[in-house]
Amino acid sequence: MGTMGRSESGLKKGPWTPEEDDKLINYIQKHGHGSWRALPKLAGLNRCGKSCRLRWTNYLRPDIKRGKFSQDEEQTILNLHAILGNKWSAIATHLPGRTDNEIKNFWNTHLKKRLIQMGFDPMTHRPRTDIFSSLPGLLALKDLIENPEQAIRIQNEAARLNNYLTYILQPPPPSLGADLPSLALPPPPPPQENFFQDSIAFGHMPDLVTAGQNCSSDGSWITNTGDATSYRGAQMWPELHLDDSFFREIA
DNA sequence: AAGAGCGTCAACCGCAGGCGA
DNA sequence: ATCGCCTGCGGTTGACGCTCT
Repeated sequence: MGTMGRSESGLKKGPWTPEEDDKLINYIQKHGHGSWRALPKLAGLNRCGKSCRLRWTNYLRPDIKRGKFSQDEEQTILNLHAILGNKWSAIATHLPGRTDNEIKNFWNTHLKKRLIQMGFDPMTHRPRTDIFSSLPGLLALKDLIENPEQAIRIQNEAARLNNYLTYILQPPPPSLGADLPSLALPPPPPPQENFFQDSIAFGHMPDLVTAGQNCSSDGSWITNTGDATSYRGAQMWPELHLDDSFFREIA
């Protein structure tokens, strides 16, 4: 940095000194922050307003909770990230005392890596389907290329399966039974045990919370925020209110 | 002992959106 | 309608400290 911590305008950049922190804290305690642009001059700081705002909101604010993230907090971040993606400020509103910057850093340096190590895609929160995990499929494809008869047989199976899926995914007709398509396939299998878990946002998610700590017996998680971020698997749906602020947020 | 490599996190940058003139 | 100002957000950078070789 050729400007030695000073911007073109001569304003200081880089780490804050304790003296600067004191000036900022004292000024805001007495006057509030008001206009961030005007603040540095009024507080006697040679910084831009943006730098002051950032220092205050991410570090000096009295309600900031510092220190390690608890397992509850980790789980909450993970679950909210599965719904909200990289909406750090939205996630931060559900973690009192934590800043978006802190959460973002924690995600990038800890949780993301952990998900990758566990074989999950950190963006989709689903098991990775990259080149390595799809290797068996690619090998099967190679087999098919080398065995055209097998390929035709599987193509036919795929076509029948496609018809079948199209049928079962249709909304149910007024009267069932009489007009079933003549498919040589068994009736649709009953939903599996985890059917509803898989159809909700985090049913597939790895649980980072130690067993028994915040998990209910069915393996679903419960946060202690008491709002819509809590859930108990499929049981949550009857209680879903679309006007809930959380769901408005993610809509 | 030293320096290369890596992890962490505070701080910066650029952009987008809200709002008032 | 549009322009400028202000704030907030998400991505990225860079300094620092720790670990490894």
